[in-house]
Amino acid sequence: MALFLSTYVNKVDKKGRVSVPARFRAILAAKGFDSVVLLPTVKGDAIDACGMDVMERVMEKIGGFDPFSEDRESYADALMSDAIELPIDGDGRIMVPLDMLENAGIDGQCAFVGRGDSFQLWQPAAFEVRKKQARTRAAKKRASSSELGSDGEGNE
Amino acid sequence: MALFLSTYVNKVDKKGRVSVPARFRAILAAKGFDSVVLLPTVKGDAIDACGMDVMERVMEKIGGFDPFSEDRESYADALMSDAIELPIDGDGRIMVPLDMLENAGIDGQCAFVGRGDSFQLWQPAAFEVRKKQARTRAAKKRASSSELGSDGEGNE
DNA sequence: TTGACTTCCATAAAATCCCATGATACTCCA
DNA sequence: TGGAGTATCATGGGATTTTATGGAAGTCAA
Repeated sequence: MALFLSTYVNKVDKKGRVSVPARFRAILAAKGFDSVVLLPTVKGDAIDACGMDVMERVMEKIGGFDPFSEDRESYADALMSDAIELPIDGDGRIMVPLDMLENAGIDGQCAFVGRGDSFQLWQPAAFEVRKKQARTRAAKKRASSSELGSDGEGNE
Repeated sequence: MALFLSTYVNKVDKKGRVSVPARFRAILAAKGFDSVVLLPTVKGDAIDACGMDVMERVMEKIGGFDPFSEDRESYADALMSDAIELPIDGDGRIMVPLDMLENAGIDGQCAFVGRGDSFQLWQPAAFEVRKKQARTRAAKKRASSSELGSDGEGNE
């Protein structure tokens, strides 16, 4: 399965349109989608994005029991009610609702950040900050578990 | 499965294109890939390279998690957002982004260094230096461990 | 008819494809 | 065994296509 990798920064124009990176579009298209699902991150500092398949998977896993029960996972409800499905237009762009952009502090520039099976939209500077923190944490972990390639190469 | 072995030095042309050594290409092709995944090394002095299978393995490990949860492994996020998948063109070349090359100090010449199930891209001179250091360290280690016995790991 | 949204078109930059070349290795047959 | 012919490879340069992005025209509902 193709993965959403890398980070692309695209422009948000006056009308609120943003080009979805061609790579990401291709992955979505390969899954048969011509739309993106967006929803605010839990923390609210960015926007999660994925294809409809991910939403379906989440639904099955955490919320799919009895659709009318009172005990239904409220988390799932929150996800589903906050999420929006945006069509990708003929030029590969989406129109992100203004309030969603504002919540994430996105304005002018928008970073599309790959996360494997999904991706996120960030205000570029905010993402840099976040990345630095994540990297520090990751470096420690990677040093010990060494995911890439070789065994404990102790790759300084 | 075939391993990435040996070191090849190829030219980076004006357009930023580099030929992936034919041997390495053949290995990737045997795994069914027509692309390479690149990501900066932890230290940042080189570029790690592998097939998509390695990334998928990482993804599988965290695949069970809710994609929108905060507990998701942050190191995986760092990998996914920094990694890029480069298609190998009809002539066996890839186009490495300029900033990645600069980070690794690569310019003009690029060394492809086999590491078994992955490989790395280095600025040739920098790789020589590193190789020398690695050897020195290894020698020291051997010396000290023969003096002190097997537990005297020491530090390097 | 106004405003919001969608489709369509235009363009510049960038990525990709295509072909040519020189160099090296490899084959095969006299 | 030697040497001409043949593949493979790395590399250069152009031609073509894709992408991101801007703007205009068309659509629909209030």
